[in-house]
Amino acid sequence: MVKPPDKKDRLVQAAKLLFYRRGFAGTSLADVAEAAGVPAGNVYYYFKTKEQLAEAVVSSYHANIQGWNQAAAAGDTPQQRLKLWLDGYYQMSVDGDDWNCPFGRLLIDLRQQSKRLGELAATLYESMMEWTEGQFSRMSQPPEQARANAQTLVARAQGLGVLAVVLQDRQELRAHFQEIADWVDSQKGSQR
Amino acid sequence: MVKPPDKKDRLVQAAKLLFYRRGFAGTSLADVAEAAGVPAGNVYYYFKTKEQLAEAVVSSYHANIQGWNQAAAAGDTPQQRLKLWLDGYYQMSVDGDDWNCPFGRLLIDLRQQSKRLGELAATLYESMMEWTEGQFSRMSQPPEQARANAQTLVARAQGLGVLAVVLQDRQELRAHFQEIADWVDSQKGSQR
DNA sequence: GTCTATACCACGATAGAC
DNA sequence: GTCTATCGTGGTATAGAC
Repeated sequence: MVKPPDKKDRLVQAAKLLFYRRGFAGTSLADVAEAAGVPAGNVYYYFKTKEQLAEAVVSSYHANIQGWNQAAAAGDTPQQRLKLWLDGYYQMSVDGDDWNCPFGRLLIDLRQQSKRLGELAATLYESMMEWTEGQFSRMSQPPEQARANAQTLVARAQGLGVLAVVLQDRQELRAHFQEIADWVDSQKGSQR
Repeated sequence: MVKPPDKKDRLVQAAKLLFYRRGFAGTSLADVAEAAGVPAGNVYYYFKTKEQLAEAVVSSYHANIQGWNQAAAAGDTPQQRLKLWLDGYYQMSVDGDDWNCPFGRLLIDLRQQSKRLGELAATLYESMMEWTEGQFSRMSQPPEQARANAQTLVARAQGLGVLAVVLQDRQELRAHFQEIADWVDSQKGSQR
Protein backbone atom coordinates (compact mmCIF):
# COMPACT_ATOMS: atom_id res chain seq x y z
CA MET A 1 0.00 0.00 0.00
CA VAL A 2 2.93 2.31 0.68
CA LYS A 3 4.27 1.81 -2.79
CA PRO A 4 1.65 0.51 -5.22
CA PRO A 5 3.26 -1.48 -7.98
CA ASP A 6 1.39 0.79 -10.38
CA LYS A 7 0.25 -2.25 -12.26
CA LYS A 8 -3.01 -1.93 -10.43
CA ASP A 9 -3.25 1.66 -11.54
CA ARG A 10 -2.42 0.76 -15.12
CA LEU A 11 -5.26 -1.76 -15.06
CA VAL A 12 -7.69 0.88 -13.77
CA GLN A 13 -6.67 3.37 -16.44
CA ALA A 14 -6.96 0.75 -19.17
CA ALA A 15 -10.38 -0.32 -17.89
CA LYS A 16 -11.48 3.31 -17.73
CA LEU A 17 -10.66 3.84 -21.38
CA LEU A 18 -12.14 0.55 -22.56
CA PHE A 19 -15.35 0.87 -20.51
CA TYR A 20 -15.66 4.35 -22.02
CA ARG A 21 -15.20 3.08 -25.54
CA ARG A 22 -16.81 -0.35 -25.54
CA GLY A 23 -18.94 -0.25 -22.40
CA PHE A 24 -18.76 -2.53 -19.37
CA ALA A 25 -20.42 -5.59 -20.90
CA GLY A 26 -18.56 -5.09 -24.15
CA THR A 27 -15.13 -5.09 -22.53
CA SER A 28 -13.39 -8.33 -21.64
CA LEU A 29 -10.87 -8.61 -18.84
CA ALA A 30 -8.41 -10.03 -21.33
CA ASP A 31 -8.67 -6.79 -23.30
CA VAL A 32 -8.06 -4.77 -20.16
CA ALA A 33 -5.05 -6.85 -19.22
CA GLU A 34 -3.58 -6.57 -22.69
CA ALA A 35 -4.10 -2.81 -22.83
CA ALA A 36 -2.43 -2.48 -19.44
CA GLY A 37 0.47 -4.70 -20.46
CA VAL A 38 -0.35 -7.28 -17.82
CA PRO A 39 -0.80 -11.04 -18.30
CA ALA A 40 -4.43 -12.05 -18.64
CA GLY A 41 -4.98 -14.10 -15.53
CA ASN A 42 -3.12 -11.62 -13.39
CA VAL A 43 -6.02 -9.20 -13.23
CA TYR A 44 -7.53 -11.33 -10.51
CA TYR A 45 -4.63 -10.76 -8.22
CA TYR A 46 -5.54 -7.07 -8.05
CA PHE A 47 -9.33 -7.31 -8.43
CA LYS A 48 -11.31 -10.27 -7.25
CA THR A 49 -14.15 -9.61 -9.71
CA LYS A 50 -14.94 -7.50 -12.74
CA GLU A 51 -17.30 -5.49 -10.56
CA GLN A 52 -14.47 -4.52 -8.23
CA LEU A 53 -12.56 -3.26 -11.21
CA ALA A 54 -15.57 -1.13 -12.13
CA GLU A 55 -15.63 0.30 -8.61
CA ALA A 56 -12.02 1.35 -9.01
CA VAL A 57 -12.91 3.03 -12.31
CA VAL A 58 -15.68 5.02 -10.64
CA SER A 59 -13.26 6.08 -7.90
CA SER A 60 -10.83 7.23 -10.52
CA TYR A 61 -13.54 9.37 -12.14
CA HIS A 62 -14.33 10.82 -8.73
CA ALA A 63 -10.72 11.94 -8.51
CA ASN A 64 -11.05 13.56 -11.94
CA ILE A 65 -14.16 15.42 -10.89
CA GLN A 66 -12.51 16.61 -7.72
CA GLY A 67 -9.49 17.92 -9.57
CA TRP A 68 -11.81 19.50 -12.09
CA ASN A 69 -13.79 21.27 -9.34
CA GLN A 70 -10.56 22.50 -7.78
CA ALA A 71 -9.38 23.92 -11.07
CA ALA A 72 -12.70 25.71 -11.56
CA ALA A 73 -12.45 27.09 -8.02
CA ALA A 74 -9.80 29.49 -9.31
CA GLY A 75 -12.50 31.77 -10.71
CA ASP A 76 -13.15 35.02 -8.84
CA THR A 77 -16.95 34.87 -8.83
CA PRO A 78 -19.45 32.01 -8.73
CA GLN A 79 -20.34 32.81 -12.33
CA GLN A 80 -16.69 32.67 -13.33
CA ARG A 81 -16.19 29.38 -11.52
CA LEU A 82 -19.23 27.81 -13.16
CA LYS A 83 -18.01 28.92 -16.56
CA LEU A 84 -14.62 27.40 -15.87
CA TRP A 85 -16.42 24.23 -14.84
CA LEU A 86 -18.33 24.29 -18.14
CA ASP A 87 -15.04 24.67 -20.01
CA GLY A 88 -13.86 21.52 -18.30
CA TYR A 89 -17.00 19.67 -19.33
CA TYR A 90 -16.60 20.86 -22.91
CA GLN A 91 -13.00 19.68 -22.95
CA MET A 92 -14.04 16.27 -21.74
CA SER A 93 -16.80 16.06 -24.36
CA VAL A 94 -14.46 16.71 -27.25
CA ASP A 95 -11.45 14.89 -25.80
CA GLY A 96 -9.92 12.24 -27.97
CA ASP A 97 -11.11 11.56 -31.48
CA ASP A 98 -13.84 9.14 -30.57
CA TRP A 99 -16.80 11.10 -29.32
CA ASN A 100 -18.55 9.53 -26.42
CA CYS A 101 -20.30 10.20 -23.16
CA PRO A 102 -18.23 8.87 -20.25
CA PHE A 103 -20.46 9.49 -17.24
CA GLY A 104 -23.72 8.66 -18.97
CA ARG A 105 -22.38 5.44 -20.42
CA LEU A 106 -20.93 4.35 -17.09
CA LEU A 107 -24.12 5.19 -15.24
CA ILE A 108 -26.39 3.28 -17.60
CA ASP A 109 -23.99 0.34 -17.90
CA LEU A 110 -23.29 -0.14 -14.21
CA ARG A 111 -26.90 0.42 -13.20
CA GLN A 112 -27.85 -2.63 -15.15
CA GLN A 113 -25.03 -4.66 -13.67
CA SER A 114 -26.06 -4.36 -10.04
CA LYS A 115 -28.02 -1.96 -7.87
CA ARG A 116 -24.97 -1.22 -5.77
CA LEU A 117 -22.76 -0.41 -8.74
CA GLY A 118 -25.46 1.76 -10.31
CA GLU A 119 -25.81 3.83 -7.16
CA LEU A 120 -22.06 4.20 -7.07
CA ALA A 121 -22.04 5.59 -10.60
CA ALA A 122 -24.88 7.97 -9.69
CA THR A 123 -22.65 9.51 -7.02
CA LEU A 124 -20.55 10.91 -9.87
CA TYR A 125 -23.49 13.09 -10.87
CA GLU A 126 -24.27 13.91 -7.26
CA SER A 127 -20.70 15.01 -6.77
CA MET A 128 -20.93 17.35 -9.76
CA MET A 129 -24.27 18.75 -8.63
CA GLU A 130 -23.08 19.29 -5.09
CA TRP A 131 -20.24 21.48 -6.20
CA THR A 132 -22.27 23.47 -8.73
CA GLU A 133 -25.06 23.90 -6.20
CA GLY A 134 -22.52 25.43 -3.86
CA GLN A 135 -21.69 28.03 -6.51
CA PHE A 136 -25.34 28.96 -7.06
CA SER A 137 -25.73 29.25 -3.28
CA ARG A 138 -22.89 31.75 -3.21
CA MET A 139 -24.96 33.89 -5.57
CA SER A 140 -27.36 34.20 -2.61
CA GLN A 141 -29.86 31.88 -4.22
CA PRO A 142 -32.15 30.05 -1.80
CA PRO A 143 -31.33 26.33 -1.39
CA GLU A 144 -34.16 24.98 -3.53
CA GLN A 145 -33.32 27.33 -6.37
CA ALA A 146 -29.61 26.59 -6.14
CA ARG A 147 -30.34 22.88 -6.21
CA ALA A 148 -32.67 23.18 -9.19
CA ASN A 149 -30.17 25.31 -11.10
CA ALA A 150 -27.37 22.87 -10.36
CA GLN A 151 -29.53 20.09 -11.79
CA THR A 152 -30.33 22.18 -14.83
CA LEU A 153 -26.66 22.97 -15.40
CA VAL A 154 -25.47 19.38 -15.12
CA ALA A 155 -28.36 18.06 -17.21
CA ARG A 156 -27.73 20.58 -19.98
CA ALA A 157 -24.02 19.78 -20.02
CA GLN A 158 -24.85 16.07 -20.10
CA GLY A 159 -27.28 16.62 -22.97
CA LEU A 160 -24.57 18.35 -24.94
CA GLY A 161 -22.28 15.41 -24.26
CA VAL A 162 -24.72 13.23 -26.17
CA LEU A 163 -25.33 15.86 -28.85
CA ALA A 164 -21.57 15.90 -29.36
CA VAL A 165 -21.72 12.25 -30.38
CA VAL A 166 -24.43 13.00 -32.92
CA LEU A 167 -22.95 16.18 -34.38
CA GLN A 168 -19.22 15.45 -34.01
CA ASP A 169 -18.58 19.13 -34.63
CA ARG A 170 -16.44 21.12 -32.21
CA GLN A 171 -17.61 24.50 -33.45
CA GLU A 172 -21.34 23.87 -33.10
CA LEU A 173 -20.73 22.25 -29.72
CA ARG A 174 -18.68 25.21 -28.52
CA ALA A 175 -21.59 27.53 -29.39
CA HIS A 176 -24.00 25.39 -27.38
CA PHE A 177 -21.73 25.47 -24.33
CA GLN A 178 -21.52 29.24 -24.75
CA GLU A 179 -25.31 29.31 -24.61
CA ILE A 180 -25.18 27.68 -21.17
CA ALA A 181 -22.43 30.08 -20.10
CA ASP A 182 -24.70 32.98 -21.05
CA TRP A 183 -27.45 31.45 -18.95
CA VAL A 184 -25.04 31.22 -16.02
CA ASP A 185 -24.16 34.89 -16.45
CA SER A 186 -27.83 35.80 -16.47
CA GLN A 187 -28.26 34.24 -13.02
CA LYS A 188 -28.88 36.89 -10.40
CA GLY A 189 -26.96 37.14 -7.14
CA SER A 190 -24.41 39.09 -5.17
CA GLN A 191 -20.70 38.50 -5.76
CA ARG A 192 -18.75 35.82 -3.95
CA MET B 1 -44.41 -10.32 -46.59
CA VAL B 2 -48.13 -9.85 -47.13
CA LYS B 3 -48.91 -11.31 -43.76
CA PRO B 4 -45.97 -11.25 -41.35
CA PRO B 5 -46.24 -14.09 -38.84
CA ASP B 6 -45.86 -11.46 -36.12
CA LYS B 7 -43.20 -13.60 -34.54
CA LYS B 8 -40.68 -11.36 -36.18
CA ASP B 9 -42.41 -8.38 -34.62
CA ARG B 10 -42.51 -10.02 -31.23
CA LEU B 11 -38.77 -10.57 -31.46
CA VAL B 12 -38.20 -6.92 -32.31
CA GLN B 13 -40.32 -5.72 -29.41
CA ALA B 14 -38.58 -8.08 -27.01
CA ALA B 15 -35.17 -6.96 -28.25
CA LYS B 16 -36.23 -3.33 -27.94
CA LEU B 17 -37.09 -3.79 -24.28
CA LEU B 18 -34.02 -5.86 -23.45
CA PHE B 19 -31.57 -3.60 -25.30
CA TYR B 20 -33.15 -0.73 -23.37
CA ARG B 21 -32.75 -2.47 -20.06
CA ARG B 22 -29.52 -4.45 -20.39
CA GLY B 23 -27.90 -2.84 -23.39
CA PHE B 24 -26.91 -4.43 -26.68
CA ALA B 25 -23.80 -6.27 -25.48
CA GLY B 26 -25.54 -7.27 -22.26
CA THR B 27 -28.45 -8.93 -24.03
CA SER B 28 -28.18 -12.47 -25.39
CA LEU B 29 -30.23 -13.69 -28.31
CA ALA B 30 -31.44 -16.53 -26.10
CA ASP B 31 -32.90 -13.94 -23.74
CA VAL B 32 -34.62 -12.20 -26.64
CA ALA B 33 -36.05 -15.44 -27.96
CA GLU B 34 -37.33 -16.43 -24.54
CA ALA B 35 -38.93 -13.04 -23.92
CA ALA B 36 -40.61 -13.24 -27.31
CA GLY B 37 -41.82 -16.78 -26.70
CA VAL B 38 -39.82 -18.15 -29.61
CA PRO B 39 -37.39 -21.09 -29.56
CA ALA B 40 -33.79 -20.01 -29.20
CA GLY B 41 -32.32 -21.05 -32.51
CA ASN B 42 -35.29 -19.72 -34.40
CA VAL B 43 -34.14 -16.13 -34.14
CA TYR B 44 -31.81 -16.75 -37.04
CA TYR B 45 -34.64 -17.55 -39.37
CA TYR B 46 -35.84 -13.96 -39.04
CA PHE B 47 -32.53 -12.17 -38.51
CA LYS B 48 -29.29 -13.43 -39.94
CA THR B 49 -27.19 -11.65 -37.28
CA LYS B 50 -27.59 -9.84 -33.99
CA GLU B 51 -26.77 -6.62 -35.83
CA GLN B 52 -29.73 -7.06 -38.16
CA LEU B 53 -31.94 -7.41 -35.12
CA ALA B 54 -30.55 -4.12 -33.85
CA GLU B 55 -31.39 -2.50 -37.18
CA ALA B 56 -34.97 -3.60 -36.81
CA VAL B 57 -35.04 -2.14 -33.31
CA VAL B 58 -33.85 1.21 -34.61
CA SER B 59 -36.54 1.11 -37.30
CA SER B 60 -39.12 0.45 -34.65
CA TYR B 61 -37.95 3.49 -32.70
CA HIS B 62 -38.21 5.53 -35.88
CA ALA B 63 -41.85 4.53 -36.12
CA ASN B 64 -42.35 5.63 -32.50
CA ILE B 65 -40.78 9.00 -33.19
CA GLN B 66 -42.92 9.49 -36.26
CA GLY B 67 -46.11 8.70 -34.39
CA TRP B 68 -44.97 10.96 -31.61
CA ASN B 69 -44.35 13.84 -34.03
CA GLN B 70 -47.76 13.32 -35.57
CA ALA B 71 -49.42 13.47 -32.17
CA ALA B 72 -47.60 16.68 -31.36
CA ALA B 73 -48.67 18.13 -34.71
CA ALA B 74 -52.16 18.52 -33.25
CA GLY B 75 -51.08 21.72 -31.49
CA ASP B 76 -52.35 25.00 -32.93
CA THR B 77 -49.11 26.94 -32.81
CA PRO B 78 -45.45 25.92 -33.16
CA GLN B 79 -44.99 26.63 -29.45
CA GLN B 80 -47.96 24.42 -28.60
CA ARG B 81 -46.65 21.64 -30.82
CA LEU B 82 -43.19 21.78 -29.27
CA LYS B 83 -44.69 21.64 -25.80
CA LEU B 84 -46.74 18.60 -26.79
CA TRP B 85 -43.55 17.07 -28.13
CA LEU B 86 -41.85 17.77 -24.78
CA ASP B 87 -44.74 16.08 -23.00
CA GLY B 88 -44.09 13.02 -25.11
CA TYR B 89 -40.43 13.07 -24.19
CA TYR B 90 -41.30 13.42 -20.53
CA GLN B 91 -43.67 10.47 -20.74
CA MET B 92 -40.99 8.35 -22.33
CA SER B 93 -38.47 9.34 -19.64
CA VAL B 94 -40.70 8.26 -16.78
CA ASP B 95 -42.29 5.31 -18.55
CA GLY B 96 -42.05 2.01 -16.78
CA ASP B 97 -40.56 1.67 -13.34
CA ASP B 98 -36.98 1.26 -14.40
CA TRP B 99 -35.57 4.64 -15.30
CA ASN B 100 -33.37 4.61 -18.31
CA CYS B 101 -32.38 6.53 -21.39
CA PRO B 102 -33.49 4.64 -24.50
CA PHE B 103 -32.05 6.73 -27.33
CA GLY B 104 -28.82 7.60 -25.59
CA ARG B 105 -28.13 4.04 -24.59
CA LEU B 106 -28.89 2.73 -28.07
CA LEU B 107 -26.72 5.37 -29.70
CA ILE B 108 -23.71 4.72 -27.48
CA ASP B 109 -24.11 0.94 -27.63
CA LEU B 110 -24.54 0.62 -31.38
CA ARG B 111 -21.86 3.15 -32.17
CA GLN B 112 -19.34 0.88 -30.56
CA GLN B 113 -20.66 -2.14 -32.40
CA SER B 114 -20.07 -0.88 -35.91
CA LYS B 115 -19.81 2.43 -37.71
CA ARG B 116 -22.84 1.65 -39.82
CA LEU B 117 -25.02 0.76 -36.85
CA GLY B 118 -23.87 3.84 -34.96
CA GLU B 119 -24.82 6.13 -37.82
CA LEU B 120 -28.17 4.43 -38.01
CA ALA B 121 -28.81 5.14 -34.34
CA ALA B 122 -27.76 8.76 -34.85
CA THR B 123 -30.57 9.15 -37.41
CA LEU B 124 -32.99 8.84 -34.49
CA TYR B 125 -31.68 12.12 -33.13
CA GLU B 126 -31.60 13.66 -36.59
CA SER B 127 -35.20 12.69 -37.07
CA MET B 128 -36.19 14.41 -33.82
CA MET B 129 -34.19 17.51 -34.65
CA GLU B 130 -35.60 17.74 -38.16
CA TRP B 131 -39.15 17.90 -36.88
CA THR B 132 -38.44 20.34 -34.07
CA GLU B 133 -36.41 22.52 -36.42
CA GLY B 134 -39.46 22.69 -38.65
CA GLN B 135 -41.47 24.09 -35.76
CA PHE B 136 -38.90 26.77 -34.97
CA SER B 137 -38.85 27.67 -38.66
CA ARG B 138 -42.59 28.22 -38.54
CA MET B 139 -41.93 30.84 -35.86
CA SER B 140 -40.21 32.74 -38.69
CA GLN B 141 -36.79 31.98 -37.28
CA PRO B 142 -33.96 31.99 -39.82
CA PRO B 143 -32.65 28.51 -40.69
CA GLU B 144 -29.46 28.66 -38.61
CA GLN B 145 -31.34 29.83 -35.55
CA ALA B 146 -34.06 27.23 -36.00
CA ARG B 147 -31.43 24.55 -36.35
CA ALA B 148 -29.52 25.69 -33.27
CA ASN B 149 -32.71 25.88 -31.22
CA ALA B 150 -33.77 22.42 -32.33
CA GLN B 151 -30.39 21.10 -31.17
CA THR B 152 -30.75 22.91 -27.88
CA LEU B 153 -34.22 21.51 -27.34
CA VAL B 154 -33.29 17.92 -28.10
CA ALA B 155 -30.07 18.14 -26.07
CA ARG B 156 -31.87 19.56 -23.05
CA ALA B 157 -34.55 16.87 -23.23
CA GLN B 158 -31.83 14.24 -23.57
CA GLY B 159 -29.99 15.66 -20.56
CA LEU B 160 -33.15 15.40 -18.51
CA GLY B 161 -33.49 11.79 -19.61
CA VAL B 162 -30.19 11.07 -17.89
CA LEU B 163 -31.02 13.27 -14.90
CA ALA B 164 -34.18 11.19 -14.52
CA VAL B 165 -32.04 8.13 -13.94
CA VAL B 166 -30.09 9.91 -11.22
CA LEU B 167 -33.00 11.58 -9.45
CA GLN B 168 -35.74 9.01 -10.03
CA ASP B 169 -38.26 11.64 -9.02
CA ARG B 170 -41.22 12.41 -11.25
CA GLN B 171 -42.04 15.70 -9.59
CA GLU B 172 -38.59 17.25 -9.89
CA LEU B 173 -38.33 15.97 -13.44
CA ARG B 174 -41.70 17.48 -14.36
CA ALA B 175 -40.47 20.87 -13.11
CA HIS B 176 -37.37 20.65 -15.27
CA PHE B 177 -39.41 19.85 -18.36
CA GLN B 178 -41.62 22.83 -17.51
CA GLU B 179 -38.49 24.94 -17.51
CA ILE B 180 -37.83 23.94 -21.11
CA ALA B 181 -41.47 24.58 -22.00
CA ASP B 182 -41.12 28.09 -20.64
CA TRP B 183 -38.06 28.57 -22.79
CA VAL B 184 -40.05 27.42 -25.82
CA ASP B 185 -42.77 29.94 -24.99
CA SER B 186 -40.19 32.68 -24.74
CA GLN B 187 -39.10 32.03 -28.32
CA LYS B 188 -40.13 34.87 -30.59
CA GLY B 189 -41.95 34.41 -33.85
CA SER B 190 -45.21 34.93 -35.70
CA GLN B 191 -48.00 32.36 -35.38
CA ARG B 192 -48.19 29.34 -37.65
C1' DG C 1 -41.72 -22.37 -41.80
C1' DT C 2 -40.62 -24.08 -37.30
C1' DC C 3 -37.89 -26.09 -33.86
C1' DT C 4 -33.78 -29.13 -31.77
C1' DA C 5 -29.27 -30.09 -31.33
C1' DT C 6 -24.96 -28.67 -31.44
C1' DA C 7 -20.46 -26.58 -33.20
C1' DC C 8 -17.36 -23.35 -31.87
C1' DC C 9 -15.47 -19.68 -29.48
C1' DA C 10 -14.74 -16.16 -25.93
C1' DC C 11 -15.67 -14.94 -21.44
C1' DG C 12 -15.04 -14.71 -16.21
C1' DA C 13 -12.79 -16.96 -12.86
C1' DT C 14 -9.49 -20.50 -10.50
C1' DA C 15 -5.43 -23.47 -9.43
C1' DG C 16 -1.12 -23.85 -8.80
C1' DA C 17 3.86 -23.58 -10.66
C1' DC C 18 7.55 -20.46 -10.13
C1' DG D 1 3.96 -11.42 -6.11
C1' DT D 2 3.82 -12.88 -10.81
C1' DC D 3 2.48 -15.57 -14.59
C1' DT D 4 0.53 -19.95 -17.21
C1' DA D 5 -2.69 -23.21 -17.98
C1' DT D 6 -7.15 -24.36 -17.78
C1' DC D 7 -12.01 -25.10 -16.14
C1' DG D 8 -16.82 -24.27 -16.80
C1' DT D 9 -20.28 -21.45 -18.64
C1' DG D 10 -22.75 -19.09 -21.82
C1' DG D 11 -22.47 -16.57 -26.11
C1' DT D 12 -23.40 -16.33 -31.52
C1' DA D 13 -24.34 -18.82 -35.17
C1' DT D 14 -25.30 -23.23 -38.06
C1' DA D 15 -27.05 -27.82 -39.66
C1' DG D 16 -30.55 -30.31 -40.41
C1' DA D 17 -34.87 -33.02 -38.72
C1' DC D 18 -39.69 -32.29 -38.84
